[in-house]
Order: sequence, then structure tokens, then C-alpha cells
Amino acid sequence: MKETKDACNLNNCFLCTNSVKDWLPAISTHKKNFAVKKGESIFKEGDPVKGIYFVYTGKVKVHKRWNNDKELIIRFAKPGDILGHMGLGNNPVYPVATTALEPTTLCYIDLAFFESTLNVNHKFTYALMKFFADELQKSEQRMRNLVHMPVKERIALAMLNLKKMFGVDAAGAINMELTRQDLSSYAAVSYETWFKVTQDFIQEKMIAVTGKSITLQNEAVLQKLVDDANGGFE
Amino acid sequence: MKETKDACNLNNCFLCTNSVKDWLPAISTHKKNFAVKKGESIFKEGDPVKGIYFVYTGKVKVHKRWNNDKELIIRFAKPGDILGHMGLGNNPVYPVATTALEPTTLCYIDLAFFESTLNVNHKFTYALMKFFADELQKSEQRMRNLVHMPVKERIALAMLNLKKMFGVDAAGAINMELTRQDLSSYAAVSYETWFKVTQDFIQEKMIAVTGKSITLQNEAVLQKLVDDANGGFE
DNA sequence: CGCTTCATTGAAAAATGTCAACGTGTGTGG
DNA sequence: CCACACACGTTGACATTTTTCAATGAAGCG
Repeated sequence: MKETKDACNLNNCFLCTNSVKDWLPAISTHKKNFAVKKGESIFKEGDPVKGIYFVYTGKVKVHKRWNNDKELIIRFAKPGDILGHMGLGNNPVYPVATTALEPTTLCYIDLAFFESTLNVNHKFTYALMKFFADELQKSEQRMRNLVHMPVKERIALAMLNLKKMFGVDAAGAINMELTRQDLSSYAAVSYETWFKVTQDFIQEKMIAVTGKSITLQNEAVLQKLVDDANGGFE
Repeated sequence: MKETKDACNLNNCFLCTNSVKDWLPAISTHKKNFAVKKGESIFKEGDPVKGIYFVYTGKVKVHKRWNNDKELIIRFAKPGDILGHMGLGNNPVYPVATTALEPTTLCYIDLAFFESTLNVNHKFTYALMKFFADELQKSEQRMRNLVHMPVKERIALAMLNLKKMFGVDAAGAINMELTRQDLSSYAAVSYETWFKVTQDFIQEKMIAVTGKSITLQNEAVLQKLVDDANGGFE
């Protein structure tokens, strides 16, 4: 992770777009920008919290390790999102790890300046509170889904989520390259299981896979799988 | 749920303890107090969000339904906690249900006044933001635990959590009465499985159960189960 | 006393993960 | 350019875990 200059023009991250105008100069002085290479870690589980990151460009996975070789991808972060906010509570240690999935640029402010910002910049505090409320809602929704949904449905849901989050490219493929390991970690299933279910989906013409690109060919059926699993409750 | 007078003296809920002094009169005028009977629902999944609740006394479960007959208990709320905040994001519908587990008193403010509070009362917004950050951290931790931990460990963890959250009574039993259904929903396992594992724990003198009281007799072993499952990662 | 509800238990089924093997490519050093 | 090792995708068989189902027993209640 390398510090860079001028990567950010104060207009496309959560911090800047949610700050009052006259606080921007202060941000400009205090912020740092970083460039992160694909596959590089931004922080790891257990690292002491020193500051908070805002994603400017790129994509990042937020994950939690399990038993040395398994992991669960909690969520993805994309431009406009926040990283490292879970360390803001009482526990001064990051509870999750974050890794760039493609070249990523970040805006960073240290905890001290972050606290000043919260005190001065009420618009930001408010926006942050709302952001957390949303994240919490998503997290609890996801918790229930992961706990109760069968594997097939979880994988269908994962694919739908990815498309919703990252959109599709010109060819119609989900605009995100993930290793198969990552895909299975996101759906919270073993790699082999993920593979087999995916084969089924391909057989049934619900998705198409070429290399690392995934195209949803029949979103309606995938959605129906998920809906049926929910039994009418969302 | 019945409205009551004078149930709250402005000093023991999240709202009041985190507000600036001169905002308390306004709260006093706008707040409502409710008494909820054991087993009664405060709001249900899908209900439109009208306001936010603060637990004054009692205990509440926050749960999400699944397929008409299964549910997952997301978390518990006790005095000082907040209910209904997940509706604060963009989605104006409660994503979870809340049900009183014993006679409970609540403080309630409607959304309009809540928004005014946020605008005026920055101390409160700040505290709320911190609260959400903590909740989010717990939620993500719990998500990973529920996904990766085997049943036995999940149940051990559930018991330890309950003790940590609610403490013990004079006899040393966990200070909370839950139906066995609720217990299994909290550990995210089927009722029968919960029962069988619990029997094992009793055999091995790790817990004792009399009626609805549960006593942890060997917390260290339960904790070790959980720690081992985590493989050194917290 | 009969009925309903809940607790308890065992057996069977279903879902998922684990393991090992095989093939296919891909890069490297000779 | 070839041979080899190595990583990774792919697959099937198998083991394990967990749930589901059904039967039985116990307990409360009109």
C-alpha cells in the first residue's frame, strides 16, 4: 500500500460528499491517499485501529478468517464505501480484514482527525449514522439468509447480489472478477460444493461462465429460487 | 401494548442519557411510554416504521421469520438498548420483529421528532453512530460464528453470551427465562438438536437445568469449546 | 378421566463437506 | 523445444453433520 498524491479531488468519497463545504480544506490538509495493488491487504484482523478508509476507486473484499484456511466474505466495498469503521466502537482492533480485488485508491484519515470531524461536521456524523443503520440492516438480513438458506439458494443469491452491486459490462457479464475461492467464501459454502451447484446452473442455462466472467442468463429463475426459499417473507 | 404515564424518568434509556440537558424538556413532551406484556409483539416484520423505541425495563427478542415456522433470533435487547433503528435507513419498513420476553416498558418517539433530535442534539447522533458501529461489529462477528461454527460450539457460545448479557441470579442461574424454542432459535439450530446437545452438556456437568433455569457449571470448558473452534482467531 | 400440548428419544433422510484421484494446462530449467 | 513439476480445475465416492419425522411418554387442564 503506497501513499499517493492527488488521487482524490474531494468529490467522490463518503467523507467528502457528506461534509459541509467549509470543512473540506481541513480534510484536504489531513487526508492521505493510498494506492493498493490487486490482492494486497489494507488491514488485517487484529490490527490496531489507526484510522478510517474511504474507497475512491476499485473494489475491496471485507472478510473474516476461520481456522487458518477458511474464510467468510462479509461484504464487498466499492467506490463511495467505508472501510475500517467497525473498529470505531469500544474495541480498538479491526475485527475483519480487507483486501483489494483490483487496483484501488483510498482516502484515509487518522482517528484523531476523524473524531474532530465528527465533532465539527454534523452532517457527516448524521450521514455516517444513516450509513451504519443501513449496513446493520443488510448485515442482519444477510445473517439470516446465510443461516437458513440452503446452499443452492445461497449461491443464487450471491450471484444476484454481485450483479446488483457491480452491474454488468458491455458483454453482459457481472462486472467483477473474483476467484472461485472468493465466490464460494461469499456464498459461505465449500469450494467443491460451489463448483457443483454452479455446474447445475450452467446446465439449466441460468448462468454462463467463460473464464472468470459470469453472465446471468435467466435472472428470473435465480430470483424465484431465492424468493421460494424465503417462503414469501423477504 | 398499552401507553402508560410516568413510566420513564428521563434517566435510564439510550435517548435520555445521551442527550444534552436542555433537550430533555422537549423529549419529555414528545416521548410516549408503553408497557408491553410478556409474549406481546412490539412490531413485526414488514410493519411501516413510525418511530423508534428505547428499552427502559424488561427484555426483548429481535427476530426474523423464515418459512412460516422457523425463526432466527438476531439479538436480545435489554434496558438501555434501542429497538427499531434498522428501519432508519432508506427502507421505511421494519426488517425484523420484536417481542417482549417479560413485562417490558418502553420509551418511544416518532420519526419526525427523532429527526429533530438528530439535528439538534449532536451528542445523541454521535452516541447513536457509535452504538451502530458496535452493533455492526457484533453482527458481523455473529454472522461468521453462525456460518462456520459447528452446532455444539454454537450452543456453547449462545449460553456464554446469555450469561454475559443478562448475568446470573442469586442461585447462579442465567438471569433470563427463554422457551426452549427461543434458545434453539438463538443458537440457530433445530429444537431437537438443541435438546440433544444440551443433554450432553448436562451429562458432562457443564451446565445444569432445572425448569427454565440454566446454570453454567463449568464455563471454562464451554469457553474452551468456543475458542478451539475459532482456531486461535477471535 | 380424556384431551391436548410439550418433552424426549431414536431412526432415517437429506444436505453438505471432505478427501483423493485424475486431467489439463502452464511455466521453468535443461 | 522438451520434460518435468506444480498448481489448479474437475469429478466422484464417501463421511459426517444436522435436520426431519414419527413414536412414545409425561404433564397440565378442563
